[in-house]
Amino acid sequence: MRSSDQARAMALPLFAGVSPRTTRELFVGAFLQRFPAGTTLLMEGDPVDFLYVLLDGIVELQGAWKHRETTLAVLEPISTFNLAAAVLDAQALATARTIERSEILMLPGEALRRTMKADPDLGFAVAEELSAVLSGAVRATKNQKLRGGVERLANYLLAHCMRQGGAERITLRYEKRILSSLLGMTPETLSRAFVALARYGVEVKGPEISVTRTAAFERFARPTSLIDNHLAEPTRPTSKVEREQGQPVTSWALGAESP
Amino acid sequence: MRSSDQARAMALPLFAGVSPRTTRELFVGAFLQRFPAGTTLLMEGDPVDFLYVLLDGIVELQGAWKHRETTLAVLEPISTFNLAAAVLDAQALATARTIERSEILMLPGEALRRTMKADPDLGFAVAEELSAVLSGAVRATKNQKLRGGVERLANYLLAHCMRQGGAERITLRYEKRILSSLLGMTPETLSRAFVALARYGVEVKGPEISVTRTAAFERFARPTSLIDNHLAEPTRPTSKVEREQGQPVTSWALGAESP
DNA sequence: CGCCTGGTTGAGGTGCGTCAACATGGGTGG
DNA sequence: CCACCCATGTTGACGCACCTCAACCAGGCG
Repeated sequence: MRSSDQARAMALPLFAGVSPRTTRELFVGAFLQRFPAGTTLLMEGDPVDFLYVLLDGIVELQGAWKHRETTLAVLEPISTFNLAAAVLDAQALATARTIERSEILMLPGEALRRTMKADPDLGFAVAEELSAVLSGAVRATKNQKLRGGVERLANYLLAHCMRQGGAERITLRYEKRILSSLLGMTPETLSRAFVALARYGVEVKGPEISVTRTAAFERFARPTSLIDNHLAEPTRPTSKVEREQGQPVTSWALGAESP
Repeated sequence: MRSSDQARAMALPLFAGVSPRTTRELFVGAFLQRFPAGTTLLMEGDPVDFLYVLLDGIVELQGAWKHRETTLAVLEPISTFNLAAAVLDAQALATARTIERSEILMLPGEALRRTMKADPDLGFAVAEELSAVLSGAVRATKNQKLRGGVERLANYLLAHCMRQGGAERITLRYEKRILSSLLGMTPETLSRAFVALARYGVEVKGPEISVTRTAAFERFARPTSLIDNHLAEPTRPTSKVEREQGQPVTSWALGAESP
């Protein structure tokens, strides 16, 4: 892998607090690759022993059972995936597929585990990342079990308004059929959920959605920091010099409001 | 905390590969406590900075939103919980409540984080534990989104047959109303799900359930290692001396077939 | 232009929740 | 010891949310 790529990778939140020495060690055997849209990177159940880092593009994580399939997350840069499997050297939890042309860094699991055991800072960083992803997964389960379809859509829209800087206008970066699967419904039901939100001022024109955040809409959606990540307060700054960079671990690799 | 308790705690899978020195350090400020049934240990959103270890009894993890509430997991010994929050020093993900009289070890989060940064073995062990819990959470999401209510119940029964040594007779250790919430349905629907499984030879008498694992039943439930933990192959033994004890990290703190 | 994919709209069915009535059993107090 | 009570579990009737199937529409591309 080229040194310019390596420098870029070392800037990842995951490796922010890790020494250059460890990072170099970690990148032995790593490689950066570009994939076209629609490429299946790994299938659930595969024993792929790599940690993946999405640097550019969009990746969908999905699971399947008995001819049914569902989207577990839609990842945008910068996100990691397959981290848990890499730590345990176990089978992949989900199928990963590029939605558009993507640039992906692949780190050998063996190197990751070996390096974690040598450098406690890396072990801690991985634990932080895993905790964040786990938090997202638990939020996703709550989202799915506690809210109805229209409520899930409403909170998805609010989350993405926040992500795009509190804007009232957002643009879907992927197809609605994928969004419907992420939200746990069929495309038809998603379509009807949008019309149900029209009375709150949600207007849809193709992938362009305008959301006027009325009081009634907020009251209906009722986002909460216990489910919706965008409301979670940053981990309170301990007086310790724990997170030197102050830079949060991003990549909420799983979760309803994933990207 | 008494030294006998400490010895017991040091035998936990989480601390199996960790040096006695580190373990002692970790247990400074730790304490062991008994709680009666029905005690709320922590509420979701609370900034409780402790790692909990359930040594005896049963604990329910639940989440709530807008007057609705759902059971996220039912923990049996030995399980950890609130680990992600302790690592991140963040708010708790779920409310924890004892279902029966329980014995619980509480470790200060500050000590955990400090010790993780000193001993890479502990950091790695925590990462393994988090990976296992994350795996459970992803399985739970798949279970919820891909299967119908009766299918979830069927696979729950199969999982617990395995847990109780492949028996054809299992005993529910907690109320059916909690089980129904864990499976994402109402008590009424659970009741009807049981009668729906009668045609496959499932008989229910109070908390006693007999499951004759007919081919038709297996074909209906169709358990898979990608969702149901009891089928997951143990992580293949790497030639490295990675998991010295060969002892698996247990405590699948979250997940559909949790205990 | 015609095809194909993705999205929308409509009609009808089903799974599951809601509400209500009833049964059962453990616990308490007379 | 029995009467009573309350919580849990079951059963039935009904309604709503969501899925299924089908027709239709719009845009992209050969």
